[in-house]
Amino acid sequence: MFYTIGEAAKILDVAPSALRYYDKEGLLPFIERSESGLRMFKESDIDWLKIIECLKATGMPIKGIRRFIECAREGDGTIKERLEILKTQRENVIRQIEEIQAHLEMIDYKVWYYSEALKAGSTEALKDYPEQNIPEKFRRYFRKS
Amino acid sequence: MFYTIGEAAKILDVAPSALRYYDKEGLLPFIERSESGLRMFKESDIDWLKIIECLKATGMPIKGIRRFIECAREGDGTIKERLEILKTQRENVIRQIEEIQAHLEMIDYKVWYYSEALKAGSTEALKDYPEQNIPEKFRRYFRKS
DNA sequence: ATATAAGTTAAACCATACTTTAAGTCAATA
DNA sequence: TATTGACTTAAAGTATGGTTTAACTTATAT
Repeated sequence: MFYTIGEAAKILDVAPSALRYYDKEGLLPFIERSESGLRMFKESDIDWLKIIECLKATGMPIKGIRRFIECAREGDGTIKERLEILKTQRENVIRQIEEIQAHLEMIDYKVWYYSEALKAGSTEALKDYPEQNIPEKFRRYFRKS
Repeated sequence: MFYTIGEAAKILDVAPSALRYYDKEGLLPFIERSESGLRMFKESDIDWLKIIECLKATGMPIKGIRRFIECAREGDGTIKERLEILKTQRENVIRQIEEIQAHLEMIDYKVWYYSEALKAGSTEALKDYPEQNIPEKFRRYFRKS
């Protein structure tokens, strides 16, 4: 029925200290305590923590996540705000994917570059490459001299 | 021919203090100085900084970037190591994209969830949804009660 | 009953990546 | 030539997201 903080931490693959930190920052207002003060994590608390993980991993700061949690506690009057928060985060994530894919292209170019350099035994050789020898998708990264 | 630190910072859209920090951390050993000690950024230095930006934005720590730069300075004997670094980073980036796409799916589910809740005027209504009313791709996130 | 493993808090500490400050030098323009 | 804006450094400060420590309590197994 309930998990201890150590069990919850293991399920979520985080340190117990991280869960205590989230609690202190107001991210876990829903966690019940035993009579002696121990945190008792329900299945639904684990679900909440997965959402927290998701928002955190996609770059939302702790304070932003707290606002979202607070809204959820306030009830149906905040549905619109919660939707707005998530839609905004969705846009952020889409932008992140675009950016990281652009960075991947540059890394792909560099992998190609050093693969060629390894074959040639030096990076000097690449400077004499005629434009035709450079895969088209990499030409935008290639600057002579 | 040369850019000042302020000009370079504007081109790269970073703060001059960030460039000074990178220099202090050993990321910019190639930057020349004027007789009076001012940094002079060449076009090729801007290219290096774009690579630094790329590695940094894809999660490589400053120390990792420094190692890569050091290798480049050491010359052709480090081509293999540089290639390894970039291949490893490429794998990291691919994993990052996969993870963020998984997170996007969860956010998409939440956007759907609160869109439905907004229509219904409450989140309670969703708890009575029959499985058929939940888009298939979201069912894995939907837990009753 | 008692040892030990795991829980509690507040407060201090850490890592990363910068930014800001202070005190001073340099460069460009009126 | 004087002033203003941009540069220099070292050192301190900031923000974020935790972890660690110390002192203590609780839970579990023998």
